[in-house]
Amino acid sequence: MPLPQTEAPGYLTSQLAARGVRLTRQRRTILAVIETAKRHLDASQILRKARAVHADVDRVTVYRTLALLKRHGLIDELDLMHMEGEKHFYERRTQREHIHMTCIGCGQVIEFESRLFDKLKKQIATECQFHIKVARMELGGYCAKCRA
Amino acid sequence: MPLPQTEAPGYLTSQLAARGVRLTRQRRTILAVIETAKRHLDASQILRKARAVHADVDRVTVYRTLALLKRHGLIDELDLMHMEGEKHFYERRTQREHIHMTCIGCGQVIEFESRLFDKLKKQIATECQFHIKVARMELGGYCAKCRA
DNA sequence: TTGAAATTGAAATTCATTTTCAATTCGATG
DNA sequence: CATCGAATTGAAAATGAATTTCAATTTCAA
Repeated sequence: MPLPQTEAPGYLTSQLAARGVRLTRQRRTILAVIETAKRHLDASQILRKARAVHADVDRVTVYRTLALLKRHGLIDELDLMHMEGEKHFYERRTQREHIHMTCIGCGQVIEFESRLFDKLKKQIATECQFHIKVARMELGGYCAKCRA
Repeated sequence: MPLPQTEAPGYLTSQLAARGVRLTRQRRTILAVIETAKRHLDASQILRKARAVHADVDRVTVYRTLALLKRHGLIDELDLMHMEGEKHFYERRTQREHIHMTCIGCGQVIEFESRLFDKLKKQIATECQFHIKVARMELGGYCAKCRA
């Protein structure tokens, strides 16, 4: 009879391990939540989902783990045009940065990748001599379904 | 002997007047501060500057006036990558949207206009059928002086 | 002039996030 | 295996920005 298994390490977990970061049970739980999220989650949603797995995860630990991941460049923090309060949303950092569109009508978030976006960042880097660490492009407006 | 003059109405003031918005002394004061700002100001900076003119302007009125201007699309709200807390910064909405770069080293904010940026927004509007109301592109990184 | 609607300020409240600090856990070393 | 110091944790308190509440005041149109 197999013992309850620790979650198989995903990308975030192995990245942190590789950097010599201590992997506590709480951190593993939070990382798993972020790994498997299908939408952009805010801190309290991450807390709720983490607690469903291990009830003893604290809100502070969620915030601290998010800060850790940000520091290591493994997640991106989004504002999504502050559609509902000032909270932040999080997503795994992907190979290619993308644009987030939030619909004022239905609240859905659409993601979009564009060569033009990459090109624009290159232009800025060159023309402004600016060494980009994070690029965030967020739009507010109406999606196809909600437009008047 | 001329009476102390009410500030000459600027763009924001006349825009609001044209829309039938009541122009109180407090609002005029706050608008004048935003009109004449040389940098991006946050709410408490706007309050401080407004109070230097009329001591009886309240913090709440600043927030309410900012919300009013946002609602009328006359100002833009910026996060500037949350370099110092979660406060927002404000600027008059200009004819042409531009990009904001915040230097992680010295904190300076650089503005940049780009045809590529305009083109990218058009691409999004067309390809995603998304009717853009606000576009915000903010970058964090190192300016020419601060880069390693 | 009058009365309804808009605006205001002051205090209290909300909400997300951060700090503090004592207790616990981890993991390298003896 | 024991131990010691550093890292991590949780619970409570604190912070900081922004918002709500509500009574008093101002404004404007009739």
